[in-house]
Amino acid sequence: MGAETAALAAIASPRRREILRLAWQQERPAGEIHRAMGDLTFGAVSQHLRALHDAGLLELRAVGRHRLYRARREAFGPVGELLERMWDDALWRLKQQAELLERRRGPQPRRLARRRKGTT
Amino acid sequence: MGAETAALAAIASPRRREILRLAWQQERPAGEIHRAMGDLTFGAVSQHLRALHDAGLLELRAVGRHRLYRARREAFGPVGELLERMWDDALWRLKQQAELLERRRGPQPRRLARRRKGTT
DNA sequence: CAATCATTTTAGTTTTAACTAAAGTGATGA
DNA sequence: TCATCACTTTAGTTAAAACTAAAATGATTG
Repeated sequence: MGAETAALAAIASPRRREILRLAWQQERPAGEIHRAMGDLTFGAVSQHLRALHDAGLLELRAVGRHRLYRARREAFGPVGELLERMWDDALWRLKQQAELLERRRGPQPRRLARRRKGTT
Repeated sequence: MGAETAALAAIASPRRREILRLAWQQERPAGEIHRAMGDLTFGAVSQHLRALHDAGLLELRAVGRHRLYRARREAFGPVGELLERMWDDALWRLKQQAELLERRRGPQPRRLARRRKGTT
C-alpha cells in the first residue's frame, strides 16, 4: 500500500485521526497520546501507533524509556492538507466531537454505515 | 455519521472511490457502473451503491427499469476537492491502477496493513 | 540485581466489511 | 400475462479491524 493510500485508510478512523492530530506538530510520547485519547487501553493505543508507523505515517524516536511519535507529514501528500483544513475548521471540530461522544458505547466503527434490515 | 465523515470512510475504499469517480460528473445507471468495475458481481456493486446512497453521498433517480446514480458532490466538502485532485493527477492514477491489479486475488482490503507475526 | 516505569506484544473475543450465489421485485414489451 | 430486463435484497462465508487483559521487554533507579 502506498503511503498516500495508507493515509486515506488512516483518516477514515476517528481514533487514528485523533492520534495524527496529536502528533502532527510535535513529537509526543505514547503515554501522553494514550492519556489524551480517552478510555482506550494503553495496549490499544500502542497497536494504533504501530499500525500507523508500519504504514509509514508516523516516525519514532526512543528517548530513555519513552517512545516519541511524530507524524511524517511528507508522507500524506494532499491528504495532509485535508487534515489540516479539517482541524482548522471549528465547525468540523464540533461535529467530530459530537460523533466521538455519540459512539462512547459499543466497540468501534470501522467504515460506512451499512444496510440494516428495515431501513428502506 | 455526518456526510463528510462518511466521505472520509468512503474514499478509503478503492471500489467506492471508483464508483464515485464514475458517478462524479454524470448520472450513470447501476449496470454501467457494474460493467466498468471489473470482476465484481452485480450484487456487490449494488451493495456499494446502497451504502453510498445511505450515507448521503450518492443520489438516485429511477427511469424506467434503470436506476441512475450521481455523486452528491456538495456532501463531500473538502474531501471532494481531494478526490478531484487525485483523479487529475496522473501519478496517482498509476499508483491506484497498480494497487487495484495487485489485489485482484484474495477478497478486499479493509484498512491499513497491520502487524503480522514476524514483521519486526 | 531487583523493582519500577513506559511501552509493546500476544492471545483471544467481538463486530463487521466485502464478497458470492441465489432469490426477489418491479417495470416493460411481446 | 408471461418472459425478460435491470436491479435489489437476503443469507451465508471469509478475513480482518478494534478492542481487552495479561504477559513480555527493555531502560532506569535504588
